[in-house]
Amino acid sequence: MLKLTRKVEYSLIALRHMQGKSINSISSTREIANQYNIPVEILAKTLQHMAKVNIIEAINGPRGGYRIKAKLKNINLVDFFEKVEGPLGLSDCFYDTNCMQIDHCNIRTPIQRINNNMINMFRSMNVQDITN
Amino acid sequence: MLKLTRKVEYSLIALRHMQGKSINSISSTREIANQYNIPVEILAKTLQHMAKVNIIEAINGPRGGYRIKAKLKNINLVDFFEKVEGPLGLSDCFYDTNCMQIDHCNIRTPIQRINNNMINMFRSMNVQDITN
DNA sequence: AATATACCCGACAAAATTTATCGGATATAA
DNA sequence: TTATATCCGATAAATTTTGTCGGGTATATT
Repeated sequence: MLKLTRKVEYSLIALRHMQGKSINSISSTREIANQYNIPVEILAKTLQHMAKVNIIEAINGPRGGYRIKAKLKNINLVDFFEKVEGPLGLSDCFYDTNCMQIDHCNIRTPIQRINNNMINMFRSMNVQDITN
Repeated sequence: MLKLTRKVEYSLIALRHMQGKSINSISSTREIANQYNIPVEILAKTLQHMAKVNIIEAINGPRGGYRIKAKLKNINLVDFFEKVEGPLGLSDCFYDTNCMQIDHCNIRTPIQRINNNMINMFRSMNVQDITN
């Protein structure tokens, strides 16, 4: 409960790795996977996805890899989590409407308050806070 | 990612249900399950567990059921989540030490900061805030 | 005392989600 | 031309969450 997924963790690890190198320098999937003990194929997927949503950019061919593309300071953690993992919410009922309980539920509103607090907290941090 | 479990949701629903009735009045598993469309057996487990950790108390026999035992105002959400679901943390590495990455990980400290923010936020709310 | 109702609880099973693997494709530097 | 690297859909394994089953104990009521 209330855990980050590996996808998010791997994404942050990779970003922090790239952040630590000189600007424009390129990191390959294999290089990152080896250094942090991450299964290559999974990290590959993860990085491809981050490239697709324009957080990093891919350079093809030998000596290729990835480098940071976005301004990490401008991506708050809610944006980031949603780009990487999809919609965010303590319960599905905040973004998906078919819950059997919805008509009877007596805690939807109170949980929404907790949810708002959580969202606000994550919005107050940006990716660079993490990767720096 | 970052979801509450049904066990937590069912617990809160049940507490709010009991909270809405006159003090010392008793609610049976069946009564609550029917009213909120929750599978009886699951709710039974959930309530038994809450009884075990002294949040509610069980009354056996016919006309039995449960009633609130603890001062809900004195249970903050971190305590509550941990009583109901076990240890809380964005990553297992904050309470369980065998992570393959641990020696290589470059984001443990930054994630711990997020984790602390989350914990503080949950600690600032109590169960009664939810069930009232 | 018998009965019916309600809690107790471990073991198991199904479903959903997360994590990981595979196979074959495209792009490009050397 | 070749080797290295990204790209990507399909699928499989593992884990976690959710739900089921069967047999038990306690007690109010008759």
